[in-house]
Amino acid sequence: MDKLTAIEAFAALAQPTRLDVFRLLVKAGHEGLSAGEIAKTLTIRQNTMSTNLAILARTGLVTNQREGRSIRYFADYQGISALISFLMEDCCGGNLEICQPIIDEIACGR
Amino acid sequence: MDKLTAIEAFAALAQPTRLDVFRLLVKAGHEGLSAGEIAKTLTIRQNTMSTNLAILARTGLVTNQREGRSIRYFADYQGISALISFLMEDCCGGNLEICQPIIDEIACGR
DNA sequence: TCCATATATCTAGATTTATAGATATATTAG
DNA sequence: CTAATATATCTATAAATCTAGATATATGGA
Repeated sequence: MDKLTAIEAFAALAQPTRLDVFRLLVKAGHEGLSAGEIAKTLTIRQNTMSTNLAILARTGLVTNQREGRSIRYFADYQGISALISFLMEDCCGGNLEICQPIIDEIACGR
Repeated sequence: MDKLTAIEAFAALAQPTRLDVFRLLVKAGHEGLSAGEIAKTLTIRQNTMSTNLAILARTGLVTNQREGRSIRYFADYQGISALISFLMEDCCGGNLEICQPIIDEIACGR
């Protein structure tokens, strides 16, 4: 991951609607949600949502796939993984105990 | 973590200087770095860096501590952990295999 | 082909953010 | 107290971003 990509991804997440969308898609998992379902769920106008979905997709945080008239969106787990990995690069450097709490946090309580 | 805090944290990271600072502090670990050392390392003017450090501190991504005339800054591992945790909330929900790759990524190759 | 549905793009005004010059505050030394 | 060092705050201009109205494109059905 390069720095510019990371900045665009963080900027994408730094906006209420897009943050909601991403978290919604994380919860939706492999099923994903159509653009229309997302807009309806979050009560955002169609064109505004479309713009925001495009921004998320451009950064690699979500993917999409056409299904007939609809377009289904999915959280891109690989994308978010690469972003977090970039951010925390060399966190451990011999000190695993520093980032262990972070790992635990993400490990869904397990 | 509430949504507004998360948005401010992502916005803080969505800027070249601040992203550099945070990654630098992650690498610096518990030793941290003084504001001056950070500005010098990244070749950013003093007042601009001060503004950006304040933004990072306000969001809970970094902490600081005065040491004589200097102020030493540290990455706040608990803060970033809470942010990532908020972002990935309910990712697992019965499907650990979805977020396992993310956990692995952050686990510093171990 | 014609229409309805689903999503995307173009556009402009309003708001937010970034940078750096000037200056202020805090700490230490003499 | 005065000077030097380290960092923070105030400020204004420039640049980027957000939203939503209008409109365009894509797909499926009759």
